[in-house]
Amino acid sequence: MAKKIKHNLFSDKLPDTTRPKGYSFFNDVWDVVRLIPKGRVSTYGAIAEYLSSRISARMVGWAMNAAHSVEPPIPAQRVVNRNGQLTGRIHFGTATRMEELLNADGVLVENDTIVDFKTLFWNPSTELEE
DNA sequence: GCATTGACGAAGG
DNA sequence: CCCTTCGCCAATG
Repeated sequence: MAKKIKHNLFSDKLPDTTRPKGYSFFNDVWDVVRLIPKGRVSTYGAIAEYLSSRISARMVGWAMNAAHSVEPPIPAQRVVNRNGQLTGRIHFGTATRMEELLNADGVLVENDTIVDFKTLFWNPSTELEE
């Protein structure tokens, strides 16, 4: 797998174990996203808060941007902004792709917003509590 | 190396 | 309640 990482992160599709130490936050984010149960959704901010140290919500967004090229796939459709809006749908190839994936999860979307978002919200800080 | 740009979010006005 | 500002920090020009 893999070629050595030349730059900091963004080594493309490298599996977790091949990344250099100290630059693991993409993988940390991905790990958390993989833990989001089907039918539930989380937010950039909540994930950043859960991984608190040195990660901001923006960086979670960056991690999602890079998530499309990794295996196994990341259920990035389950990450929305704090209002339950599908702000990342632009990055899913087609305009409706993210919504379709959510529908497949059993999650309804209306006007680019998760229906019943408050109930479906999955917060790693409380759900993954030791 | 400085300036701008975000799949963000909180705070202030 | 809407709009702006600011913190966040890697990536890009």
